[in-house]
Parts: sequence; structure tokens; C-alpha cells
Amino acid sequence: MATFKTRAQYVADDLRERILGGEFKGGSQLRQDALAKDYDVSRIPVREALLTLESEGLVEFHAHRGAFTTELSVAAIRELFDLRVLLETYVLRYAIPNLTTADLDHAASILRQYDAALDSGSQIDNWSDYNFAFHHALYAPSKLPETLAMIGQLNTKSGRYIRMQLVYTREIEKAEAEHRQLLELARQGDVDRTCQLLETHIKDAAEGIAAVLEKSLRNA
Amino acid sequence: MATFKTRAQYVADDLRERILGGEFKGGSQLRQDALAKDYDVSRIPVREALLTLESEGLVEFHAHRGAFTTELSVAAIRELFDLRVLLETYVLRYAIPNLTTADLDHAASILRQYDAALDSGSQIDNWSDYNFAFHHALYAPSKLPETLAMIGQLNTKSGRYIRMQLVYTREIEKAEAEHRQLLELARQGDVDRTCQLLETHIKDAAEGIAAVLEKSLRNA
DNA sequence: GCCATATGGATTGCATACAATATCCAGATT
DNA sequence: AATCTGGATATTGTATGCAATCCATATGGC
Repeated sequence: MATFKTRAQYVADDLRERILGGEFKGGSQLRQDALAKDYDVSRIPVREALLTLESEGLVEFHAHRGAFTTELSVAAIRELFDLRVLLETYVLRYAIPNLTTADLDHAASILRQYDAALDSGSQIDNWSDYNFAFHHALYAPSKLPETLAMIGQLNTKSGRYIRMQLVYTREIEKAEAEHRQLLELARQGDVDRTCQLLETHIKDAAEGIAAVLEKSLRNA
Repeated sequence: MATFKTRAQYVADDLRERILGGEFKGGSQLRQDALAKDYDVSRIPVREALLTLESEGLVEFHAHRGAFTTELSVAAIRELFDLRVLLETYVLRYAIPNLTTADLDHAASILRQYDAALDSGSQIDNWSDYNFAFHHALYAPSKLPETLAMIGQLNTKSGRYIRMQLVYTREIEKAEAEHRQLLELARQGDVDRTCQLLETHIKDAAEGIAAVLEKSLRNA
């Protein structure tokens, strides 16, 4: 991989972060010309970037009308998180027996970075990346690349709402405590208990997001 | 939706069929200029079509080197089919309790079209479409659109190999008989038995494809 | 003889320019 | 007043042309 980034890829990567960061709310329109000026490129790489983001579910194209950021219903979010439970417990069952001490150390080091970032009052986008990195570290030994790719898809697709929740709630500490438990249970090789904790861990997050969304919908 | 197709969409749709039909073997390169001539368009819509197909897993881009058709390893195919088992039994459990007689009739009519197509010695691409249509008809009442979308992704991603198998084997009749059983069990509302049959139905297909692939690999 | 390097040609990535479609607003009609 | 119609404007979709990168072949050094 490690190929030098093309302009379209650069735009896609940056715009993805902006969308996930919540810069564009609702189903707001993304004007190609404006984005082209933002990045000082022509509309061609912008269009290609938007197509990439469309495939990731962050953007929707309507022919001859342009691109809009996608807005997920509460039902859709619940569905996506149910899928996460299904897929992530599935890979975790395969991963745990393969976990080496190096894998466990790696996951533990990610948790330590959490702490550092949290203590320094760091930003949410960092936390979100760390969150995914930790989960991924636990799953990677499953050696199921296609499945991991789908999990990644689910994560980016719902990423905007994950970060949204973090702004409104103080769930980070709870999530981090659960991460420590997950790591410990995985270290002990207790597959069933680890998967069960993972399930509640994900479902709690989903409920938290749903609550935030329903509240903001009532206010709107 | 029903929006008039843009050129890029047209190229994507047609090229998808060509790839799924096996016109390009292995990881062969797709030259933008050649495709542009094929469709009498410029390279811009061709590039956009290739990006779309990349997101569907049919094509891989390498920066400044172009697009290649993806080649799946036997392990990857097994993994994709295991995912199909996981996701499709999952939705089927939700769908069966919601099945109306109209849904059942619809699925049955698709099976009848099979017969007609088979008797007329019709082509494989038709069969593949019918196959997906039947499965989808069973799953749709689950009312889980995100999950159905992922199942669709898995289907197109592995579609080339599904069709490949059909060329080399005579599994169609067996699959069709299983479809009838599936429909009958679903009509009876026997969730567990239907899901179990679905599981073996998919796994058998996977083994058939794996056998064909491993054989062709030995010969190569 | 083999490996490294350079040079020409081919191909991709991108900018510019134009065509096709949608959106907006004034004026007409009921 | 509300709705409809038509044309101006804005925005998207696509063609063309140029720049950047890669690939192949040839050339030189060891």
C-alpha cells in the first residue's frame, strides 16, 4: 500500500474527518466548487473523493443534484449497532484463542495511550480513533480480513454519531473501564464472558446514542 | 430513485455485469482508455465507474498504476460465505415471523420463473439474478435495510465465483430443490429448521466453489 | 554475465472548458 | 393570493488537453 496519496485520496481522507467530526450537520449539501476551493484543487478529485465517501455511507449522491451528507434514522443506528454485536462477537470468538502476549501487550498499550490522552484533556477525534484501534487490536488475531473490513465499514458509517454521543455524555470513563475488563477476560481466555461483555458494551453505546438522538429530535 | 442514469452509472452497471460474467479473468488490468472507447465516452465517467466498482470489491485501484479486477483467494471466499451464513440466518430469523402470504407468493413466483428459464436452457446470468432475488424475497420482510445492504454487498463481491461454479458443475438443480424446501419450511414458520437448511445451502455452495477453484489452481 | 541507471513511450491523475440538467424567480393565468 | 409557465442562473456531469508517474528497453559499470 503505502503509496503516495493522490489528491482525491487526500481530499477523501480530510473530508471524512470533517464529516465524522460533525462539521456538516443533517443532510446538508456538499458543493463541489466550494470543496474544490477549500483544497485548492479542481472538481475532478473532489468528485472522486465524494464517490469514495458515498461508498462508505457518509455521503449520498443524487444525479445532477449533487452530494449530501447522509442522515441516519434512530432505527438505522440501532440496526448498525446490532450488526456490530453480531460481527464483533463473531470475530472475537476466533481471535481470543489466537491472542499472543504480544497482541495483549499491544492492546494494553493502546489503553495506556487513552489515559494519557484523557488526562491531557485531549480531543474527541483522538478518542474515537483509539477506541477503534483497541477493538481492532483485539480482533486482528482472528485472521479474518474480510470480516474485519466489514466491521470497519460499520464503524465509519456510524462514526459521526459515536462522536456526537461523546460530546453530550460522560460515557468515556465507563467505556474505558469496560475495555480493561474486556482485555482482562480475553487474557484469561474466557470466550463466553468476553463476548457477553462486548455485547453489552456495544449495546449500551447504541442506547446512549439513541437517547441523545431522540432528545435532539424532540427539541427540533 | 428512478433517476435517469448518468454515463458513469451506465458504465458501472454494464462493466459490473461483464466482470461478474467472467469476461476479465484473474487480476487483469482495466485500461481506462480502452473502456472509454468501448462505451464511447471520455475517461472521466470510466474512472468514476471504476471507483464505484472498487467500493463494491470488484476492482482494485493502485495509485498511478490503474485498476485491476480483484482476485479472491480460496480463504477469502470461504470467509465471505461464512459471513453470508451469519448474516442471512440472522435476517431470516427476523423475516420468517413477518412473512405474509403475499411475500410467500412472490417468492414462489420467482421459483417458477427459474423453471421457465431453466427449461428454455437460459443463461447463467439470469440464474444468478434469480438466485439473489429469491433469497432477497425471503429476507425483505425482516425490515432490516442496512443488513440487507450488507448481504447484497457480499453477494456481488463473490458473484463472479458463484457464476464460475455454475459453469463447471450441475449444482443448479440441487440448489433449486433446496430453495423449494426453504420456502416450504418458511411457510410453516419453522425458524430453526429453515435457518439450518439455509446454512447448509450456503456452505455447500462455498465448498463447491472452493473445489472448482482449487482444481483450477492445480491446473495452472 | 548481472545489476544499476537513464531515457522514451505509455498511462494515469488532474485542470480547464463546455454541455446537460436542475433551481430560482419574475410574470402570467385562474 | 395561489399556482403555473418560461427563461436566466447556478451547479452538476463530461470532454479535452496537459502534467505527473510508471513501465520497458537500452546503455553503462562492475
